Amino acid sequence: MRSPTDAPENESRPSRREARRRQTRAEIIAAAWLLVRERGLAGLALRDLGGAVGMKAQSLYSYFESKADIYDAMFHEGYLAFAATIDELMAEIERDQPPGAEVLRRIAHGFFDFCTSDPVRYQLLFQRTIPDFVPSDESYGVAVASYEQFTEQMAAFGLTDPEVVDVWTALLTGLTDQQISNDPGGDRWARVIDQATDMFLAAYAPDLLDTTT
Amino acid sequence: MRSPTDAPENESRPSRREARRRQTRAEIIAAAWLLVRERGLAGLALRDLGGAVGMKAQSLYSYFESKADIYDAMFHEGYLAFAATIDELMAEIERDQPPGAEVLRRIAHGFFDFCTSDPVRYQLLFQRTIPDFVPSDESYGVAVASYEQFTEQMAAFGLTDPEVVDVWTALLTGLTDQQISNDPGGDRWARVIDQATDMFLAAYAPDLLDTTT
DNA sequence: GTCTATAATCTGATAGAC
DNA sequence: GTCTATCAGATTATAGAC
Repeated sequence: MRSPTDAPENESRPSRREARRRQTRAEIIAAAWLLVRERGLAGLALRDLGGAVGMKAQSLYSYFESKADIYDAMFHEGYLAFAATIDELMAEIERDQPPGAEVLRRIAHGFFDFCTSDPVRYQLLFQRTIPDFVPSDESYGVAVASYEQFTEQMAAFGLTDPEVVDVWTALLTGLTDQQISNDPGGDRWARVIDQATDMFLAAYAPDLLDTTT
Repeated sequence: MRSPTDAPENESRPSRREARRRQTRAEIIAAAWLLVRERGLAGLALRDLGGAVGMKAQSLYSYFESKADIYDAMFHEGYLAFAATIDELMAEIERDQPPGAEVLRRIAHGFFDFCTSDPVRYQLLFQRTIPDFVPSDESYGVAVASYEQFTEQMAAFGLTDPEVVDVWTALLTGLTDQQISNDPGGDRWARVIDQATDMFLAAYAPDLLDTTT
């Protein structure tokens, strides 16, 4: 099964074959994102995807078990990107201790921009609209970890009540959703993020709100 | 073309043939809703739909020009139901003059319940997730009229600033969206509607908020 | 208005040669 | 790992008999 030049799987440095395989997988996923942005999430066809990376559709099965497996890889990658975005925003919080209203506003913009910059990704990650797709345990784990990171963010502002966190997530996804659905490419709800954040702060953390402005 | 028993088309009373045709169309649409709730919005197959009403798929073309035409009829019917819901809530406002916080809370619950009671309908009406479907001018008109009715509702509370209305719609759709996506069938975000409404009122119409509770 | 027949096309997936 | 060949099925839609 394993050629002499291959390193054992549990070693940190992957074999050259493994490395190339990974790269090809990444290429395929990248091409899938492009296609999906053009023809919609459900419109992904393996024929087109194969063509986009210069191989026949059947050859994709050397890299992925099924079409659902491809969606899962996209889901996984999407949540890694989401986690990275949260990390960046987390760094902003730590830079500004104790965190004030301006940081929460930037967090709101960060989430909003992440979502609206790629509506199809938003659809895959946050909505349950693609039929019969259930993320694998591993991918789901990344998703759960992201959410926990998110609640940690809120805790940094002293907001630990789960119901308050739910109001905050509802507010953020609502702004995002309206932007994507009713003003795609525009900024109608982007313009309203700051005052929505202040509305939230006024109700749940009024002491963080600078009353001078 | 027209049998002697048929009334002219422009008369208010439709001919018996027209009446039956309409009824069959309504039956087809009703069956389509059932199917779509089971297999997803994009999973609607004309074969199944024909079977569900006891005819071959091809015969559906006597009632609808295309599959998109069927989606359009569903979209139309969905917005009529939405308009009816708004009307009911509007009646509540008029019953309680001047309208107070409790009425706005009931409006929020009304919208929330309308959406979450039928997630597929919500997807068709309020999200742009079904590929290549563009509502006809007539159906779109019903949708626009509903939105105008909605803004009138807000005006009854003295809330006329378009940006404030946008914050309100974001809040409502956010609660709805989170409920559908992250706790389908549950009540996690339903439980938080009242405090979210009060948060909104405190920021934009504090005088409506009863401070006793 | 409903049917049969069929067109024309797309789909994901497998077997096996090389 | 990539290919050819092919399966087995789905899809919407049209033509024409009755």
